[in-house]
Amino acid sequence: MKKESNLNINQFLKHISLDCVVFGFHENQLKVLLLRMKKTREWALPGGFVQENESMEVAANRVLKERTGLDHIFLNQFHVFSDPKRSNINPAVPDVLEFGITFADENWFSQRFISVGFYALVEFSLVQPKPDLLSDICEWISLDEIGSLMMDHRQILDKALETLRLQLVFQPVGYNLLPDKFTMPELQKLYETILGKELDRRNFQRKILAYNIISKLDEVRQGVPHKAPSLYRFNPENYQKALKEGLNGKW
Amino acid sequence: MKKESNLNINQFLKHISLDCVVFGFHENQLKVLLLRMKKTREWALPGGFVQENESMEVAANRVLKERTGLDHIFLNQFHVFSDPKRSNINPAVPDVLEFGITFADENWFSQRFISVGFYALVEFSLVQPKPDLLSDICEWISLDEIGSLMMDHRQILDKALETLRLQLVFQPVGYNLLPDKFTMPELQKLYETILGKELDRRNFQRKILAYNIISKLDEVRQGVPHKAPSLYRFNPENYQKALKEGLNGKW
DNA sequence: AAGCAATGTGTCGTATTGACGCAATGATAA
DNA sequence: TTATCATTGCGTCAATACGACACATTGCTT
Repeated sequence: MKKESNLNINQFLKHISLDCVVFGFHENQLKVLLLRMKKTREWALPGGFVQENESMEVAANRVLKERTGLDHIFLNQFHVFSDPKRSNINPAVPDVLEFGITFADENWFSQRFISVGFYALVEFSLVQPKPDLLSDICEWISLDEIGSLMMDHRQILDKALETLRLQLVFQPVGYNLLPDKFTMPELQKLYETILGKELDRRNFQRKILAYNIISKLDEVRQGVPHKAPSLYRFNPENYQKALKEGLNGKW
Repeated sequence: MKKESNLNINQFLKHISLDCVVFGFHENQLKVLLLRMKKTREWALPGGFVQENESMEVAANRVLKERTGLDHIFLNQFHVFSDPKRSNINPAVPDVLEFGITFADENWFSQRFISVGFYALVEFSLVQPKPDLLSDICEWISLDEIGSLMMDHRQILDKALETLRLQLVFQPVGYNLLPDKFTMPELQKLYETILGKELDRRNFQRKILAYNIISKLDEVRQGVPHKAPSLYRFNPENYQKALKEGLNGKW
């Protein structure tokens, strides 16, 4: 029996990988879960490979469970990255093999990979970040503090954000990113952060309420300066309905 | 040197395939390019595999060039189909190997494939359908005449159509599906066919014209019963601009 | 107790949308 | 030749959605 830290690459399909852009929202900032590679010290997206009996979605869920401790994460595939040179951008990758990993095939990481990009929306506070075998740090990084990433991961991140922005136009967002109870300004800030532009406070409220996906509670947020804002909660049924049938407005 | 009909599978990446849903529009009907498999007589989407030095997009273009004779086809990837059982749905697939094809690895078709779905929009009249090594017929089939397809190709087709429908809401469609000159009723019929519902003739014209993506010509369509409709032409610059920046309306 | 920053609620003019009317055209049939 | 009629071209109107903005309210801060 192998050590748990061993990566038995024989069980994985060759040439195929997946990378996850995990979005969280905290302190009015959009954050992405990143790993720092042990050797090269470059930051990278959490990713992994596909086992013989897994679909891409199941594999992505497994990878995210390992990195965040969470199950049943909101997850969408958004693009396939298949530039034949994408695996060669960083020749240091194979070097990472040194770090306590036993490989049946030493060339595993030097093969060409076609990677399926997923984006995930998770509630920040629930995540317990765990590095993988090749990384020493796994943590949330604010979107505007992210510089260059390993290989083509920056492109993957940008494409994920672009996709999320488009989704926002005809699908509600927030149920997976905010805590159970939240205020209108918090929800608005989330939308503004994703869209990258400011929205009118009053028009935003009117539009969101018109969708009937959130319900106002008889509580206000305590311990905040100035007037206490009301708390809201997503209406699960209407939210799921809106996810399927789509909204109509533009932002 | 091998015969041209040979398929040298050594040059392809294992486990990875692509399938194309090629849409065309003819006689007011949306059509899809399908192949009929020699042995099983099932209909299937044109597809192929990825060479060592190709991106998925380049591979898809190569496959489509082989099936249609066309280059520079409008092409979008829309989903990855990775159910581990998807390759096993039709156990007859490997039998097709009998038909004059030499394989270095006889098990090529029995391996598991993860397939990237592409949809293509092409001008019907420009296509010269050519069967591939495993099929005897390659032809356009009207959308409403398509029954069950090989493996999960029906799901792939449905997903492509769903994607195309969503795209229609915020991107113009037609430049790749209609001939250079077309009439307003023809364009409307295309939209109605893709959306699967009827649109008001007058409101459609108003909305399409508001996008500034088509220009009215000083010609009318000849040889048609009743009043001769005006001809229009897409404005390439505005069309490309609308493709990138997106429209806003809903249908 | 006054100041003030943020929230809650409403208004107004414009643009968009869906539903529909009607005249003009031109091939078809009497 | 002339009447018919399906189809096209061009418009109206009411309902709604949207962006910009005003104003009162709340409750912490000083």
